[in-house]
Amino acid sequence: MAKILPAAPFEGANENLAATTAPQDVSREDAATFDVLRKMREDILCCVLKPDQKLKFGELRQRYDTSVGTLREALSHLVSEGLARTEAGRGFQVSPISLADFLDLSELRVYLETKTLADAIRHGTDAWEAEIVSSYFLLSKLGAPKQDDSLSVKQEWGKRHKRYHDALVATCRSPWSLHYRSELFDQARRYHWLTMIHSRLHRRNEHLEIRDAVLARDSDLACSLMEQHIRTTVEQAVADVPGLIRGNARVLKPGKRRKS
Amino acid sequence: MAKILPAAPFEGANENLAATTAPQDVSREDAATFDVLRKMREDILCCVLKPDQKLKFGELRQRYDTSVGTLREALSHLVSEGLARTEAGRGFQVSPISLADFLDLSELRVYLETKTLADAIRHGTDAWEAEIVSSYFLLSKLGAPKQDDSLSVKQEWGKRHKRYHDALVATCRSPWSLHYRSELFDQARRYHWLTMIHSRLHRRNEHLEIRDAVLARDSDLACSLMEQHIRTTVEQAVADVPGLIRGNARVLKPGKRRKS
DNA sequence: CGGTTCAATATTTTCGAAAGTTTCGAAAAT
DNA sequence: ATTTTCGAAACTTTCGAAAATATTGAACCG
Repeated sequence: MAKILPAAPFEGANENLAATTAPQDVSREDAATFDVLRKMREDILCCVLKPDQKLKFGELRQRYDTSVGTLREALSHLVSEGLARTEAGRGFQVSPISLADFLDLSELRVYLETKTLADAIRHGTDAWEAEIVSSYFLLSKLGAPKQDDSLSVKQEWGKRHKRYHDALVATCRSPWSLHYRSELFDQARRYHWLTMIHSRLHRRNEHLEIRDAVLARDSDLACSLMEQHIRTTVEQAVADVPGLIRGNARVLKPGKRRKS
Repeated sequence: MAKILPAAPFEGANENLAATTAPQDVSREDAATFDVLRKMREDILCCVLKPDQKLKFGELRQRYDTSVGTLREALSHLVSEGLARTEAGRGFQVSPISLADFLDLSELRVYLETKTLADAIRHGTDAWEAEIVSSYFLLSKLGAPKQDDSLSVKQEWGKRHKRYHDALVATCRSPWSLHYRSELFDQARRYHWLTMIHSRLHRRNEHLEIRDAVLARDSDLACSLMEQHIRTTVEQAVADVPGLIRGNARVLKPGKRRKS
């Protein structure tokens, strides 16, 4: 295969970072429309809206207290992100999950997380280190989520977990890599949620190990740990979540399946 | 850096490909809404709607003959794809372009194009080869676009160019890689458009070389050529498009700049 | 003359209702 | 017993108008 990723790929690659074109991530502190979008995204990531679930405007309108047009805009956004799908004239539904999908997206995550992490370490600042320390503290304070924790505790853990991982790569200079990394991280959250529900496995404190490697600016070790972190999560999910192996995660969706 | 991309990353990675979650690309053969989306995307890629241009509903409504709600849905989609931006209560605009952005996205393209191409070659079929031959034929028949070709000729070349590159990677088994590859390819099209306008440089027939390497199933050579193909285009754009070097492509946007 | 206020204008955002499809089930036909 | 047809109900899609917000420009002070 062609040699890729030389250390200094293009001359002048890091000049002129002001005007970046990469998509807006969490989006602006915008109007009501984006409240709805954020809430829906969160609900999908936490499987409150379950995989394959039909998203009817009637119900959504009640749940998010908004109009059809606004919902449609949010749903359109979610489709681009891969969290929802839509077809012809038959509305929207939450994207399905499957083992194949989890494996595929995890594979790409290994690349993007290590690439962005290495670059972030290369360009790390004091403020970056401070945010890592701070966000790790908040994450560790909560401890690993357990099966019988309340929904809101799990959601809070999800938030802190994301904040910590975002902090690690915050000084990466590649907006596009960061953007896709973030999207895939969110995708993976849906599967992590399953693991949180089912798992009783005890894992080493990987977040701590990564934090220390990163603060020591040991890029190789940090990336290696990050890779393990992702792969271990996959293996754990495969081992622990019975429905995933059959590929359709029936566990989450006892309701009727679409006739094919 | 951590070792990535082993040949067979996860056991069972290629089973169960039926239910994939990756976002819908060109989307369904849907209703009017997606006509508008497709048209707008094409107009942005071909710089008919110029970088930084304000997208006012009044004008768009006339141009695409549709309602505000429909436009809003399409625009929302474009924002996720990174082709448009939006802020608070002040509407939408076409995403800016810059040298830094082009370098960044090209870097990621090198990885994704080579990764998907290698996998596509690994899983190539007769139908795949046939489509490569066919789409290459259509591309070569048109010849390289010249500065004084009409808009529609250039657009047709853009379509065939994309079809050819899509054909190369069509049998890649990673939906997520394919999806992001496609998005980045589109992003690059905006810059290619500039090159098409300004360039008089003569290039080797890289598409032919790639085609033959791919059909010979020579993965290393094909990926290497693909990498050169991308890098050469970048260098050509940097050399030929005067506005890009200053980073804001003023060439394309003589209009007033936003006060900062 | 430079800066601020305020009203007029332009533009975006949100909504509910009309129009168009699909889905479902009962009745008729094979 | 199975398939087909038909019509009603449920749902999605599209639209234009009302409400909210931003921008412009002219008049007014320091």
